[in-house]
Amino acid sequence: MIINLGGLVNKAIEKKWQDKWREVNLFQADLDNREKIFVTVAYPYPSGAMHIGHGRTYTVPDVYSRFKRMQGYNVLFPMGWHVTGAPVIGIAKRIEDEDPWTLDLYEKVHKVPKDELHKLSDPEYIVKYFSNEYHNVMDDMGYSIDWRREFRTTDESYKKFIEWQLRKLKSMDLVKKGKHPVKYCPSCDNPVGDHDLLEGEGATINELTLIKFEIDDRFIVPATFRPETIYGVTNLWLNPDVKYIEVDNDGETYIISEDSYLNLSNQIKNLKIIGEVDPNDLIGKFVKNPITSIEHPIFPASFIDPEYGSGSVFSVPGHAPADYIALQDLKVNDELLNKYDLKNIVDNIKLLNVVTVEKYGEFPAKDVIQKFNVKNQNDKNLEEATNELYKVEHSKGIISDNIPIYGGEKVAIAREKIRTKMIDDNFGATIYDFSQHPVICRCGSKTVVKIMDDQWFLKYSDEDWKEKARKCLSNENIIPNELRANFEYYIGWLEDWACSRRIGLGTRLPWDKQWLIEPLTDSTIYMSYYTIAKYFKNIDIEDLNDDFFDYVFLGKNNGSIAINSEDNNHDLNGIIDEIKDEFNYWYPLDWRLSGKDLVGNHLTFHMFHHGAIFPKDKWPKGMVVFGMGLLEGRKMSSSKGNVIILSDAINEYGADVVRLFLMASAEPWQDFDWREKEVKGIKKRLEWFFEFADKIKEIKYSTIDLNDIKEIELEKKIDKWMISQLNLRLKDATTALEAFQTRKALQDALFLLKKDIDHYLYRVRNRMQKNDEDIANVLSIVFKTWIKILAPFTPHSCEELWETHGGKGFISNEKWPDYNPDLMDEKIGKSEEIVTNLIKDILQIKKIISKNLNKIHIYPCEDWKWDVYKIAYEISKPDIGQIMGKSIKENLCEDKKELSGFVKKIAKEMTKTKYVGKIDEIAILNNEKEFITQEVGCEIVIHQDNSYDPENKSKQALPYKPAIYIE
RNA sequence: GCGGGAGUGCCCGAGCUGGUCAAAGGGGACAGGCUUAGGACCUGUUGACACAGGUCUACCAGGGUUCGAAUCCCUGCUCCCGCACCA
Repeated sequence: MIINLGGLVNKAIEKKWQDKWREVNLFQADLDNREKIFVTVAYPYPSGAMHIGHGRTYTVPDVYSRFKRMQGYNVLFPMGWHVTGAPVIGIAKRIEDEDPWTLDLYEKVHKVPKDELHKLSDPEYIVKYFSNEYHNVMDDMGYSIDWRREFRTTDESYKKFIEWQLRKLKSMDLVKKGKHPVKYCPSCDNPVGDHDLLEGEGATINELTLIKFEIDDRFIVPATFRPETIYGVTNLWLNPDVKYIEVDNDGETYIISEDSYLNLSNQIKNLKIIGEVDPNDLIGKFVKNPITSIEHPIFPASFIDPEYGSGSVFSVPGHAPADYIALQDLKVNDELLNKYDLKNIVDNIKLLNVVTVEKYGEFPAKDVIQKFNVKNQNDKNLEEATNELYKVEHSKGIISDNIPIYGGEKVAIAREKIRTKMIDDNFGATIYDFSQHPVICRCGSKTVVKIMDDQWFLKYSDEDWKEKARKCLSNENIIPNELRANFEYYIGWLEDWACSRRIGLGTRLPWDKQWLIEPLTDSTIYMSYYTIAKYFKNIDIEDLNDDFFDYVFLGKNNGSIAINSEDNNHDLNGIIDEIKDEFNYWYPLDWRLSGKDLVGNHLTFHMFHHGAIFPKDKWPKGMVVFGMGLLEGRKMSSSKGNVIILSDAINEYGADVVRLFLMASAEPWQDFDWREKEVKGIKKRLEWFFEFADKIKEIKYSTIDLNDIKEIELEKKIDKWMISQLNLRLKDATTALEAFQTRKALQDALFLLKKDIDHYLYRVRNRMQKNDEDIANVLSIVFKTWIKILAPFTPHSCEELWETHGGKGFISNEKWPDYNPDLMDEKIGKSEEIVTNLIKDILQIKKIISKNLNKIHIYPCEDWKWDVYKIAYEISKPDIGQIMGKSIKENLCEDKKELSGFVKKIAKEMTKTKYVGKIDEIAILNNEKEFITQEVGCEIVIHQDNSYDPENKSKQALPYKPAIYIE
C-alpha cells in the first residue's frame, strides 16, 4: 500500500533504484588499488521482525559507507546472520505448544502470516524465516550491502572457521575446564535466562557458605552469607512446621528441609534422600560448632524459610537482627518454651560479640533494632535493619580482639579467610541460592541454581590476555570516547567466561563434542570471515581445515594446503593466495558498530580475541557504540508490543523519510525517540527539497541541467554570500560525517542550508522576476551540491532528482564535493550580518518609539573607531588601560573623552562580536539600499559623515553596527 | 555496593577546547495569512521590563577560579545505564 507521498519518491521508485544498483553490482567490493574502508555492524540475531530500532543500527553504517564511497574509497559493508544460541529453541517449543502469548506476539507484532506461523515450531525455520525477512527489509531500506558475503553462523564453512578459532585459543592455553552455577529449570532441563522467566526477573545468584553442625553422627547444615559470625553462634533455628529430610552426601548424612532438596541436589552430586526427620525431635537437642566446638541448642522459629539455603539457620543474635528479635520473641512465648522444655536453656543464652563497628555497641543487632523500631519477627522494618547492619559490618567492621586468629582484621578480608579455612577443613561447603524467591520458569516450574561441571571457560581473567585487550583498546578510536573508561573497567572486571552450552544452535566444541560453543564466543572475530566468505561456495568444506585458516589469516604455511576448486579457471594455489590477499586487503577492520548493550561483553570480547589471535597490525581501528530506541518517549520492546516494525514504517513514509528521521533525530550513540509528529516534520523537509528543484526551473524557464552548469563570475554580494554559506555548510557536514555525527551533518546539510537558501531566496525575490541568470546559476550550484551531500542519507530521492535533472550515471558514484575555502569569505558573511542586523534594529526601534516615520538616517562607523577596535582585538583582553594607552599613542582621536567612552563600550562589545577586519560599510549599505528601504518601509539616507545629525546619533556607531537616526 | 554517564527555556534537545549565548534545531502553544470549514501550508510571537537598537533575571542547588562561566574546579541533591554466562 502506498500512501500519498506528495512530491516524494514512492515505493515503486525506491524499488527501481534498488534494482538498478543491484543490476550493476554497485555495492560489491573487491580488492583493487584504491584505499579501502571496511565497516561492519553487529550481525542481527533474527528471532523476530526488524523494527525501527534495528533500522537505525543498520542505517548508520550505510550512510557512512555511501559517504566514504563518494569520497573515492573502496568500501566494504557486509552482512550476516547470527543464528547460534538458545532463544529460538524456546520460541519454537512455545509455538509448538501453541502458547497463546507467543502465537499472539508472532502474529501481531512480528506480522508472521497465519500459514507460516506453525512452521516456526522448527528453530531452524525461525532463523531462516527472519533472516530472509531482514534481508528483504534491508534491501527496502536501500542499504549498500555486498550480499555475496552473506552467511549464517550455522553454515558448515563458518563452523570450520569457529573450530579453528577455538583450537587456536586452546593451543594458546586460553581455554580451561571448570564449573559454574547457573539459573536452571529442572523441568525444561535447560539453563534459563532472565527473559525466560515468568516470575523473579532480576534475581541474582548468591554464594553462601554451608556449615556443618554435628548432631548424633549427622549434620544440620545451615547456610550463611557471613561465615565469620560462626564465632557468635548461640543456637540453631529449625522451623517446626517444615518437613525435614535426611540426605546422604558421599557418606555423610545431612538434615535439610525437603523444599531445599531440589536446589541442593542440583549443586551437590549424588545427593540421596534417606528418610524423613521430625524437627520436633531435634528441637531442644544440641549441635556442635565445628570451629569453636561449643554445643548449641536447637530452637524453634517460624521465620525460617524452608526454600532458602538448606532450611535451617544458625543464630547470631548479637549481629543478626532477625535472630535477636526471634530470641526475644521466644523468651516470652511460654507455649513454645513449655512444649520443648526450653525455659532454662533460653534464659541462659548469652549474646556474643564478633565484630566491632564504630557508632555501634557490643551487640549491633540490638542497636539497629532500636534504631528502626522493630517490634517483632514479622515487622516490615526488620529487613531494612538487617540490610543496614550487614552492609555496615561488611564495609566498616573489624573482627573483635576476643576472636582467635582473626581478631583485628577487617570483616571483608577475614570473611574470605574463614570461609576458605572451613571448606579446606571440610567443615563447610559453597552453595548457591537466588537473591529472591520464587524464580519461576516460563514453563511454570520453579528454577534452581545448578552447578554445571565439565564446563569450558575462556580465561579472560588471564592478566597477559587482559593486557593484550587493553593494548587493542588503546589502539582504537572509540565513538563516543567517554566509553573508553567503561571498556577499561570491563577488561579488568571480566572473569573466566563459560564458553560451552548444552542447548541451542551452533558449532560443537571440537575436542568435546557434547558441548556447543556459546554464541558470544562464536562472534568475536567473524568480521574477518566476511573478507573471504564469497569464496566458500566453490570450495570443498573438508579443505577448510586449520592449515587453510592459518595460511589465509596468519600467513603461516603448515605445508599441507590443498584447495579443490570447482572453478577450473583457477589454479588451485592461485585461489588460496587470492583469498589470502583479499583478507589482507580488507583487514584490519576500520569500524565496528554495535549497540551499547554489548559494551560489557561482545565488544570487549572482540578486543580480547583480536588481541590473542591476530598480530597488532590486524587489530580493529575503531568502534561506534549505539544508543537505544524509544517510541514516543517509551522504551521500545518487541515482547511488550511497543515497537514499530521497520517494513510498516517504510510502507507508510518511504525508506528515505525513515532513514532521514533516524539519522537526524539523534547522534548514533544517543538514544533516539521515534515520534510520529517529528517524523512528519522530517517528511516536510524532504518535500521542500523536492520543491526546491521546481523553484529553480521557474527561474530558468527551462529544465536544470546538472551536467551543464556555467562558470559565471558572480558580481553581487548576496550571490557570493549564498555560495559562501554553501561551502561553510558543506565543510561542517563533511567534518561531522567523518566522525559519524549524522545528526550534526544533517543539521548543517539540510536544516541550516535550507535556512540559508530561504534567506537567499527572500533577498533576491525581486531579481527573480527578471529571469536573472546569476540566480539560476547560484541555485543550480547549490542544488547540485545539495543532492550530493544528501545522497548518503536519502539515496533514492537523490538518484531520482539527479536523473530527472540531467545528471549522468548514479549519484551514488558521484564524487563527494570538496568545499572551497576561497569561496568561504568571512567578510561577506559579516556584511550580510550588518545588513540584517541593521534592519532588525530599525524595526525594533520603530516598534518601541511608535511614532510616524519620515526618514531614516544611517551613519557608518568612523575610521578611528575601527582603528581602536583593531587595537582592542589585538590586545584580545578587555584591558581598558592598555587599549587607551595604545590609542592615545597612535593619536587616533583628539577628543579624549569620546575616546575613553568608546573604549569602555568597545571593551564590552568586542567580547561579543567576532572581528574579521574592517568592512566598507558605505559600499555595502548603498548596495543594499533598495532592500533595506523595502524592509523598513521608509526612505533611508546613508550619510558619509555627520554633517546632518540633529540628535547626535552618529556617535552611536560601532564597527559592524552603523548608527541610526529616525526622523 | 562497584563502575560509567546525565541534569539547559512548556517538552525533546544542541552548546559544554570559557567571551560571537536570552542560548541552534525540532515539537507544542498563541496570534495572523491562506481555506466554505477542517487538515495541510506560510509568517510572527513564545523569561521579564523598556517610547532609540537597551537593561535585568536565567542553563539542578550552593561555593570557587576569572575582566568574563551554561561552559573550568569543589560540595550537595536528583536521575539514568551496566554488573555476566545471555542475544
